[in-house]
Amino acid sequence: MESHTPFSSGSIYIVIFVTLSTQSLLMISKKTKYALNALVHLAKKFEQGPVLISYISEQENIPQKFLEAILLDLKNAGILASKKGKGGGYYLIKPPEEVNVADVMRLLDGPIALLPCVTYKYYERCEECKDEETCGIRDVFMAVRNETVQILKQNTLASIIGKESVQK
Amino acid sequence: MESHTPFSSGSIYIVIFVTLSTQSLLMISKKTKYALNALVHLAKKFEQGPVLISYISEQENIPQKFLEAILLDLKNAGILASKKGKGGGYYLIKPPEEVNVADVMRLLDGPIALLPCVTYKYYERCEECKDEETCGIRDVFMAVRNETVQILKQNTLASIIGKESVQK
DNA sequence: ATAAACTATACCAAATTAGTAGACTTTTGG
DNA sequence: CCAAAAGTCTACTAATTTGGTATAGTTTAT
Repeated sequence: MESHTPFSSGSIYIVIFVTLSTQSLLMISKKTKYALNALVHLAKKFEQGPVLISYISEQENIPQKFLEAILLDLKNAGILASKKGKGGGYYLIKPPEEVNVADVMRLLDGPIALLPCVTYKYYERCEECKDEETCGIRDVFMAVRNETVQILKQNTLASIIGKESVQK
Repeated sequence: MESHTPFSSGSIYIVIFVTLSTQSLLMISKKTKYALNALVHLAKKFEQGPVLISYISEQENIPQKFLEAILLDLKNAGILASKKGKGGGYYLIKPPEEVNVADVMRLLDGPIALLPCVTYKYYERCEECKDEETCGIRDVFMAVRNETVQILKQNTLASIIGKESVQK
């Protein structure tokens, strides 16, 4: 009798790898990630004239229509400017040293804090909290927020580009 | 002719204050917040027998059915245990010094990181990233993650209760 | 045995994200 | 001066997640 072990010749095995994308609650949005990539791209071409949306979209792997909305936000925030018509595009108007990650995140994802009661500009009381003054949980997340904002403020488009050139 | 200015007598004005709740993308879920409050509650009664779900729900302002699901998660994670029937309830089995905020957050909200490529246990490549080795953006968020996890690990139920007793 | 208490399963509504589609306006090179 | 290139505006949509609720059990102490 013929043996039919797995992997015997004559059989076809199909192996499927499933990668489940686990964008968790606490992570920054694609919008912010795209924005940072686009900004770094534009920072590398600072003062070299406008760059096409379609070109950034292609180079940075960002859906064009989505990118258009993002660049518009950044323009309205005074970080970028645009030129219409032939030969137009987007370009950075703030020096790369002056655009920090915290500002970009706040613009696109809102306040940087793990609890509404520890945000800087958009403070809001925690509904279920009984006494904020003595809330030990709040203290923990206040510490996290302070450290986080400090790091994100220190890092600008210029410093990001600086890090990229250092091979590890 | 009678004058009908606003605020003249005889009119009723209804003023509505709308508080829009701005739970932003980056914040922890209510689930985690509720879990922390419930755990602190139970930690204060460590080794004093089981506490009713309904009592915790009432005291901590947590919808009972939602709380039941949360406590079950914490039980399955080995932090709490329960006793059924009359005189039953939930109680902490790990000492309050051994339950830290990072573990609770990871359990209920998933990985603590602002980018999938800087998580510790659930690492995932950023799709749009071209070269992770030299990615300057990654470096920034790696630094944030490390600081955040360090702070959250340092803080336990015991240390939170300790902070609460200090009046500010 | 019975009622208190936890457990399991299955829904559901609202909000948010990550887009897409398409029409419109502005500008400039030829 | 006009046509095509390029940015802008408005509206829609599909999928996912959160924050629940409802109902029907099962277990256990008194």
